[in-house]
Amino acid sequence: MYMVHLTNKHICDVFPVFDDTDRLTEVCLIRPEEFDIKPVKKEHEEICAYLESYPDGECPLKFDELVFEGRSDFHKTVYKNLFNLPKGEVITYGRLAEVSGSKKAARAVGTAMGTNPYPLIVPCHRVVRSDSLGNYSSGVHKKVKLLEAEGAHWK
DNA sequence: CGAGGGAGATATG
DNA sequence: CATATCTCCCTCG
Repeated sequence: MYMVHLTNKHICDVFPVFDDTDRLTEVCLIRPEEFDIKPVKKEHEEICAYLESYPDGECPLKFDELVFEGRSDFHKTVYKNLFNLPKGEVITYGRLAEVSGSKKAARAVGTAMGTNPYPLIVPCHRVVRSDSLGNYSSGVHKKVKLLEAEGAHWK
């Protein structure tokens, strides 16, 4: 396991983590302690370029290429539905719960967002409270920056 | 299997 | 704005 240090000038530094088979396993918006930083490998150039220029460009990865081992079915469903939400749009926790098959599970959706391994790619910053912005584990400030960069308006 | 905790929602003052 | 109450799913033991 190793990570790469990228700089996204619109938002913040980004640290994608890759495993020994070169799969992207995680995207961190706060520098993790546990991995060594290595230079970008050839096969990761595309995804790294995307993360650096976010929100410009289009995600080179499909949902099926992401790793969600050990997650519950509900969480995976939530991540998949959110993955398809276009840039610039927002959705409430409650609505995301509803389209994921459990109308009243807004708080559980919050838990899923908090443990989302792929911020930016699975756009948890586009999930807002019904009455306000809501929280963000890497810091609400980054949630605001992301939404502004995308041109989203949430209230 | 049960208890307790949320990145929530809603109603009320 | 604050507080109170309801709700569901997940985690941990």
